[in-house]
Amino acid sequence: MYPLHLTPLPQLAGERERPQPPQEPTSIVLISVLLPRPFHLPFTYSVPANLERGIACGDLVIAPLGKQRLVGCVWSIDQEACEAQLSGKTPRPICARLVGAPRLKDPLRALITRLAHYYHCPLGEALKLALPSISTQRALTLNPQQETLSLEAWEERGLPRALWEPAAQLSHLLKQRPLKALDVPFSISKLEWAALHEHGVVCTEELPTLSPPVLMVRCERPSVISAKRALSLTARLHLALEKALDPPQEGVSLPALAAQLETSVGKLKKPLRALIEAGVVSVTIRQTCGVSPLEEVEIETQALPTEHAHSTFTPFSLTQEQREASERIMEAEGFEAFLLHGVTGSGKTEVYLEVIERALEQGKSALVLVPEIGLTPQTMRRFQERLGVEVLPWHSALSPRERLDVWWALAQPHPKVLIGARSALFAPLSELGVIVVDESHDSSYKQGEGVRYHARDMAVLRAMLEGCPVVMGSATPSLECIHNASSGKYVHLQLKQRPLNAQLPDVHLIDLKTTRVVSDNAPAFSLPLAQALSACLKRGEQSILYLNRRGFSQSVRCLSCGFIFKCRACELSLPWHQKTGLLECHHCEFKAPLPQHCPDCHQGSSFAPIGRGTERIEQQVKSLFPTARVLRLDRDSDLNPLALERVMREGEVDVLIGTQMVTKGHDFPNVTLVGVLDADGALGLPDFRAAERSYQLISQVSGRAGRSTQKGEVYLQTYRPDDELLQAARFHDFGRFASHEMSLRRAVGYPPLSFMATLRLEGEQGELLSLALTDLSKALSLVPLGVSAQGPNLAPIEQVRGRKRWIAALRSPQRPLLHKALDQIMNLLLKTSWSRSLRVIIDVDPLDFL
DNA sequence: AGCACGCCGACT
DNA sequence: GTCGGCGTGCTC
Repeated sequence: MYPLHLTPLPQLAGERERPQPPQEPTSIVLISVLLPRPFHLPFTYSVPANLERGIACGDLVIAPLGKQRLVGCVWSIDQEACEAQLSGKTPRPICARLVGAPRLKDPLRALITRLAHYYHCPLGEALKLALPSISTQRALTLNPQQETLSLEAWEERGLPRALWEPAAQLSHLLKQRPLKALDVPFSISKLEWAALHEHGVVCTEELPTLSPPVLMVRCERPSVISAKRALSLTARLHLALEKALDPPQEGVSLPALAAQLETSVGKLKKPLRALIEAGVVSVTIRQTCGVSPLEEVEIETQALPTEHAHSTFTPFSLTQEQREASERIMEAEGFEAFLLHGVTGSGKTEVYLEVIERALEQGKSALVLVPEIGLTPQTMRRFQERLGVEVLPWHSALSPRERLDVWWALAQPHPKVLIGARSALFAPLSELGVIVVDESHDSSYKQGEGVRYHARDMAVLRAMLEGCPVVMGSATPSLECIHNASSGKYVHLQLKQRPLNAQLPDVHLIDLKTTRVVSDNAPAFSLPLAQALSACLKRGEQSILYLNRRGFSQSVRCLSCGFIFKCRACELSLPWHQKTGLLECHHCEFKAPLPQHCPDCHQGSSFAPIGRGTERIEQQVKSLFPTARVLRLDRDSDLNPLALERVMREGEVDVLIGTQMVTKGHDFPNVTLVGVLDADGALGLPDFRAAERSYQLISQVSGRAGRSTQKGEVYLQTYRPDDELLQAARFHDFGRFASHEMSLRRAVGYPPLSFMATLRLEGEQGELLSLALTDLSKALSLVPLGVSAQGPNLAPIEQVRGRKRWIAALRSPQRPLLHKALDQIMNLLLKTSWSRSLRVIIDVDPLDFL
């Protein structure tokens, strides 16, 4: 009998960390492991001899921390550095290595390090972004002291004689791996369990579960399968196992085996079982993954996506512009950043596909980032059909199980395409050929909590570290991108035409100051908009009405005293929702029915809604056009946003009313009218980016009109028709808007002409908060020359959930200075007495100041 | 972040 | 008299 090992990951070209043939450092005893916890440094562990072979930086391991078991990443194998890090303590041994799992290679680890520095977060916090969320399960383990306990010792400790036998069996089992209590193959009563715990025979621990676990395959005897059956999967499996004897490796995961044999995990089950039953191989599960018996593995891994769609693509003729753009991108040797600036409907996706296809041809993978909302099944299908390779999804709607399946699949070496939201950027894909950031201006790329990274910027960084091109597409690029393009950091590529010569819609500005409202029943509609809507309905075409406020009304007013309802915890107007009949705060969880009497004057019992939300618009449309089929889409509607596409395309809806959700990425050919009910909506906020956001939104929603043969029309209702922003929107002149806005920013020295960071402090009003504010002010006053500090001031949204919000801003024309200032401030604040109870949240390159 | 250890209020 | 609050401090 000799051990048979399979290499779970065939060697990849360019992989420097694991040389081939493996030249093992003579003996690795210490490694430093970064754990997904808010530590600034990795910890040092020892490596048991059986796990030592081939261990390398980037490997994932399970390491003990206190009584927890965590999945961490090997960060260094430099013996002296590890020893130094240990500062005299005795290292604990790691529990296991995750063989056949994805590894975090050089570029990805470098990305994590750079990200942690840039956003001033602990290194371990940054690592979290690149590890799948791992649940833990309670499992039985061997008592650590039990190794030394003999029968006599149990006797001495007074373990009842009747339990000696079960105790011996349990110890034997648990020595191999932890078990769930239910999986113990013999029955033990509750009382007996208690006794076993009490006498220290077993303990329970929370262990990470990360199936599929790794299989250790041992060849019990050499091949006995005759040549004539060589084509059967069983035989091929056996040969594959045998072949892998040399060079010896640690183990193999089911998905890796499946990939090697070009089959699915499900189909591998039977032959594997046959080999086991024939006694040719034995399979055991290594204790890498906590608890997961073989049976579970087999069931769970069936879901692995291994069936590849076949390309049904028929060559599509690119426009001249598209061809030039994609060719320019494909010329890139190594890293280069491209801004693909194309009007809505100009076919940016075709360019992405072209470039990705090239990457795949070269045996490399592609990473495609889309805004959260854009990840429709249609997007997936389009990529799948065209590219004919494995296209894997990565977004928040995946269940933990699905996510883990995709994650394991990433470890397989063949080229693949990963399409996902923000967090997909940290996927352990290797051999990246291109990164695409679609709708790169979208603010959902900026993480709003935790580590507040911007996925667009980190995508550029990752591309740089991977040495591949990155393509940022948008119809309305952020001013940051425009700035980088004009300074030569990004290559500016433009698509000015829609293919098939589809025309951009006519944009009408409706001046609400001078234009009559259509009727008292529908005060949200100006006459021209109502007429256009009517005409559109008559033509049997669809329309979209956009308003960025959900609910029925912005608030409610008491008719006898004028009191306006506000949320007590947030001090903001309290919208009323028709659907629930409740006042609902949009900043906290507060919900309450309208009271009988006014809480202020205690007299009034009649109330009137003030301001409009989507529900109210819906009501008004229905009163204007009783026969129209109206659909409202916002966070409150029952409709799954993913079903929207179908409902619209099948013509079940005449008028679609909605918030942001209706503006993004959809392509509804029959929509010819778009109405923006309040084009000034976003401008009231005290935010230097309000105009930029507004233009993006208007351009985005306007782009929904007239995407096929019929020309579209857009109506923007506004009180300030002469505003530069709306004038530019009217002529689809992004350049005009951008240069106007850029000159405004330049005048006041705001980004992109300077760099910013904010520091937020939030807490219940009291002595502690006052003290913290004083300390923060003090720290801000010591900021180095070349950095200007502002605040701390009460945030525009003064309080949420009863907690006051304070915000300070740093600004500097030089990035290094800004970071220096941040480091300095954080070092000062770290020493304060309140640093544990009140946290200061750093936001580098903030998108808002609310 | 977890988790333990440790010191003060309302309960069987 | 104990259960349990969360205030500090540590985790290789």
